[in-house]
Amino acid sequence: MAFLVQMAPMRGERGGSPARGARASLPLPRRLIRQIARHVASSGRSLRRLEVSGRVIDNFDDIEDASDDSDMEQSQPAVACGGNAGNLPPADHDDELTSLSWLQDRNLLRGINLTKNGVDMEDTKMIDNQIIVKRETKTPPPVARVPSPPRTPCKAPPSPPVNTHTKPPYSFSCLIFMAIEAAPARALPVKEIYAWIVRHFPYFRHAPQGWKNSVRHNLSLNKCFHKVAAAPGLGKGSLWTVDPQHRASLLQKSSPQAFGRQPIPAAGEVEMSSGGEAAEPERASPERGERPERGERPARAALLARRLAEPEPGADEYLAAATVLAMKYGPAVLDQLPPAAHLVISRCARDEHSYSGGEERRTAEALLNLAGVQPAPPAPPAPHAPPATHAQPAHS
DNA sequence: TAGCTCGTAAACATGA
DNA sequence: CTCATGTTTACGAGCT
Ligand SMILES: [Mg+2]
Repeated sequence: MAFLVQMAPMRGERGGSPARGARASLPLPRRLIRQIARHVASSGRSLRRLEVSGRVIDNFDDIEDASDDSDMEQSQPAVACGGNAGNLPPADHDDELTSLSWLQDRNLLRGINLTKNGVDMEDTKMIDNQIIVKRETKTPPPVARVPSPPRTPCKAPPSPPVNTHTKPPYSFSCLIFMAIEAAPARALPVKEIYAWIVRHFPYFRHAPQGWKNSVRHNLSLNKCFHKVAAAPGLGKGSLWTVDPQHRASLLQKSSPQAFGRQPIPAAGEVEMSSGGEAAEPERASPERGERPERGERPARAALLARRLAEPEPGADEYLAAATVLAMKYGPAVLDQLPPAAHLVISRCARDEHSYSGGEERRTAEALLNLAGVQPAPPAPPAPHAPPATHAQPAHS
């Protein structure tokens, strides 16, 4: 079934210039994103595809290289979704049989990467099991994206329809982190970290050699990453994990505190169901009952908050799409979405995978990580009661 | 200016 | 020997 949620025509939001600076910035309240993620996770459905204006943004079903060699990416006029022929790959194929462990992740964000095809059919094409985010063809600001050869970090998570193959706005630390966190075992050999990165950020497929060196360099140098048991079967490599002690800081790095404001005043507390909190050390968490001023909460945030608060039929899906977008382009996009945006989501009703409990939670965390938000919210849904999360020093 | 984070390059060391 | 995996140093660019 497909739900259709139509955004209120609210216009003129725009709200300042969100992220424009360096790496991923987080213009949306983390709390909000967190809730979104949790919400999505609680509904634990498998997303298949995300489209914006008919343009495939994500294929969670792994499409791998849908042929891209002569990629003429340097022609991306910033946003203007060209009228390129939609070449969505069969997508029915099965991934490389290399049996990467993370393949088991089918349930969560498959491929956080966008395929470069400028399809632009004006209507909501809803294929089975997919998420479609339809949006008005917004007027692409003349962001003149210089085709400059030197790869620049793809500043500020741009609005949805952006070309792939640009250097992601995430640091290697983040990329590695995401890769590891997205893995079922929360551990990966360096090779698979490479694979994850390439898959999710095609830019690296043809990126000048050296990035792998950077990855390894980062792994060993960064205290956040630890080497553990050696991976059997695979050469001599070891499995890399994220040090739970540094997890928070790592996450923080990918998401500047920015707002500290409350999620959203509207619709009273958002009491998401699932309360599976993770006992994250959560030390010295300055944020708590605090509420710094800074009321420049984006309009979109309010809307999302409402959706969270008023769970309606398509809420979950809507949020799922929003989260995916946030993950991919940075929370800023949520505020950049054009006024009258439709989010049509159709999901796969056959989610009876019935994984053991952890599954959904993993999904939630993966979402959070990818969105650059710290999981294990210290503040439970409780209306006013303080977190009181009896932290478990020694994680699980 | 000083300090810190990042990205790169590169020299080495090991083990397959 | 070659390749993959790790460790380390060194440097320059940016940002605070
Ligand atoms: Mg390390």
